[in-house]
This record gives sequence, structure tokens and C-alpha cells, in this order.
Amino acid sequence: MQYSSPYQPPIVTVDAIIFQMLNDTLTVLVAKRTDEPFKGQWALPGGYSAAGQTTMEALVQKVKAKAGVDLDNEINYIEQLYTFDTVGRDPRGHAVSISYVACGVDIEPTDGSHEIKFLPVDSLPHLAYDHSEIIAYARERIANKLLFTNIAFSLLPEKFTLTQLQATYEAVMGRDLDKRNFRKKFLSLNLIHETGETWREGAHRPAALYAFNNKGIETIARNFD
Amino acid sequence: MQYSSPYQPPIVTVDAIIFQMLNDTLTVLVAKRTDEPFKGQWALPGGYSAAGQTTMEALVQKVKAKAGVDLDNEINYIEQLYTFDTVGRDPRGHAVSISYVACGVDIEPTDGSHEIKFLPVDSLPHLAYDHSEIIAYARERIANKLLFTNIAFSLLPEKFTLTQLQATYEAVMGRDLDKRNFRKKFLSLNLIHETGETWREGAHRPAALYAFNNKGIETIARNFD
DNA sequence: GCAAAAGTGTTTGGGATACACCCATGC
DNA sequence: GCATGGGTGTATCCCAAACACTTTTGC
Repeated sequence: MQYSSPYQPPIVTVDAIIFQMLNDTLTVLVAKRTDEPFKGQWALPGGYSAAGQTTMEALVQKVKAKAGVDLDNEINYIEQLYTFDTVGRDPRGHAVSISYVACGVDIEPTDGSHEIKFLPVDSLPHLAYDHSEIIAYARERIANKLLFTNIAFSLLPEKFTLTQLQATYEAVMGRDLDKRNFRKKFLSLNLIHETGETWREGAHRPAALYAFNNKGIETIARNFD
Repeated sequence: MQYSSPYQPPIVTVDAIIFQMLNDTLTVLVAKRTDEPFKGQWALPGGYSAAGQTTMEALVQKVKAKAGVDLDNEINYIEQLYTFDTVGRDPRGHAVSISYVACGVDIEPTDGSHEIKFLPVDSLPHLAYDHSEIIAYARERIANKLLFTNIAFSLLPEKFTLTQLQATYEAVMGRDLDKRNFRKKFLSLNLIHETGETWREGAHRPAALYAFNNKGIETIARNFD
């Protein structure tokens, strides 16, 4: 394909913000950059998106290649987040980044080195590009969705305890919730059901295991009259 | 700037969904295409975005040039909507469209011909590209924001009646609301105040005029415990 | 006085909030 | 028996929902 002569497009890149819970902490996947710019700094996995492929297709390729994570099979949820386009964000030239936020469980970056990690979002080091802002925005998006969707399914294993569920909410939202009210409210939403199984661990009462009724996004109605 | 050889980026385009109320109806700005592809069909205003400018800057230029609307001064609100990127959406080649949704009042496309119009969103003709879907998505976004922000300010004149406000909600959301409940709820939110003035028109009781306290976006808290 | 839109109140039910103790288990 | 996390109930308050008539004006 040819461009009409005076038109020079910006580079199109894609970036993935992949969240996962580890030890009741929200973590995000970052890779240490091996090349300039920002060599040696942590950055979100991503790369160029070429003509003829959707940005999601490009993302799947890049994340597989750079972080060894297969977005098609290893995550439970993904959505487009935002397109970041400030002119100075990439020192090599103007690059527009179409970012996606994803959530999963038990994701293991398959890489020999220690340069690809899930790091806690609340104590990230300085990141390359504008990736710190992008992650903050992604977290906000997910925190919001917790309030009116069943998106928590994407951060939890198939079967989970109510304490785990609450810990997930607290980790993403960044604040504590009341145990009794949380359980009462959540159970009334009819998004989950008891499995009948229990989880025993340590010297205390075992916990009932629950599962989501639906592993696709469901929305809870909001009201205005 | 040079691309490393094998990389051919998609075209980057921008599109504007500009909403305005006309006769208590939600309308959107469309322009009749003068060139192929889709010559003669209605389409959203927009165009190419070049390297070295933000997509918003590109959008302002294109919308000014193609529709005679100055986004910097003639609208009350604008936000990035979504990036549409399916490979087949532009028959000339792969074009990624970064779309923005905007709201305003008394916007007048300055064009001699009749080829640029605000058309009611509920009875749009067939549109070029995937623009029908984009508009539906934009409307959903605004309808959602009406529920938990003061974004209605952007669709109403400085001073307005409660009936006008309710009509705006109804037009965007596509359903009727109860007058008493709407007023009670809205007044309790402390987003607007009476101006003391009234609006008289026709053979009936004059209406009190209100104004928003704030003409920037304010968010109403949502709860989960 | 009548047509047309503005404006107004009450009841009911359900959900939000706040708050503290007993239960089951392993050691 | 004690330490640890799992699990539960009630009272209050406010908001959502449903619903119909009076007021002010122009003609």
C-alpha cells in the first residue's frame, strides 16, 4: 500500500498491562529492556503493530515473543484500554501506543533469565516511557469494573474462598472493606455459587469454596430513576 | 524518521463523534463524502493523523477543515473514545481510527453547501465505514457518564430548565424518566443551582432556570461497601 | 375558562452502613 | 487451650421506585 506523498504516519505500537494476583497483592507483568531506548529499565511488554493485522493480533505476537505469555490462552480477560499519543513519549520518534489491559491467574512468563517479572503495582520501580501512568490508568479501569461487573472472575482461580475474593477487591481498589457487608452484598448479586468443597490450610476453620456462575463479563445494572 | 525496513505501519486516522441536542433530540455531526471510497455517503468528520502531532491536534485540524467546526472553542467536552482497527474497515488499506467523542451546544458547521449536518442519532441513514457502530458506542459512553458525572453540562446551554435537563437525559439514554424522581434526585446531587431567572415561552407557567456549578467534569461516588 | 407545561410529596421496600462475637481447626 | 482465620446478624438510615394533582401563565 502507498501513502499519498506528504503523509507520514506515526509509528503504531501496542502495549499490554497484564495483571495477576500474587500473595493477595496485585502485580503487573514487566520486562527489563535489553535495547535502547531505556535499556536496563523495566517496561510493559509490547512492540510495533504492522499494517494488515489488528492491534490485538500484533499484541499477541509481541507478548508471546517478548515475555513468553500467550494472551490467547493464558489470560481470562482482555480489553482495549486507551491510546497514548503524546509526541515525546518515545525518544526515537512519534509512536502512538494502543494499550490493552488483561487479567489472569497462574501466568508464568517462560523465560530463562530473571528479566520478566510480575511486580507489585504498589511498589513499582521507575519504568520506561510513560508506562507508570499507563499502569495507573489500567488499574483504575479494573477497580471501576469491579464495582459493576463480575470481572473479578478473571483474577481468581476457578474455585476460591470469599476471603480471597475480598482480598482481590481490596488489592485492586487499594482500600479495606468490611467483611460482613462485603459477603452479604456479593452473595446477593448472584454472580457466584458455593461448590460444596472446602479449602483447608493451617490451624483454623476451613473455608467454603465458591465459583463464578459465568466466566464472561456480566454487568450489574446501575440506576438513575 | 526512518522505519526499520520490514515494518510497514497501518495508516493512522482520527474521527470525531460530535453530539448536540436539537429539539430535544440527540444529533451527531456527519458530512457527505465528496470522494471515494464511499463517495456520496454520510460519514463522521476526520482524516489522517501525521507523525509529530497528537491525534487530538490532528482531529482539530481535520474537523476544522472538513466541517468548519472548531473543536478548541465550539465544544464543551471531548474525550478519547476508542481505537477501531479491524483490517477491512477502510477499503484503501489498513487504517486504524482513533476516535473522540465530543459534546456541545449551538455548533454551526460553517459550510455553504448542505452537505454537513447534525442528524438525529435515532434515525441515521446508512453511514460510510463502520461509522454507525462507532456512533452507537459513543452514545453508550455518554449515556453511561450521565449516570455518574455532571457531563450533561456539555450538552446544555449555560442556563437551562429542569425539563430541558431531563429531556437531555432521556434523549441520550433512550428512555423516559419520572419527572418527580428525576428532579428530586438531581437537585440532591448539588451539581446545579437556581439562577433566579425564569424562562417564559407559550401559554403556560414559566420555568426556573438553572446552571451547573461547575463546567468541568465532576464524578459522583459509587459504592461497594 | 381552558390548554399547556411547571412544579410538588408521600409511602414503601430494599440496600448501604456500622458494628462484635462465635466457630472449626491444628498444634 | 490457644492461636488463627472462617463465618455470621441486627438496627438504622437513606435512597430508589411508584404514583397524580395543583399552579401559573397566555389566549
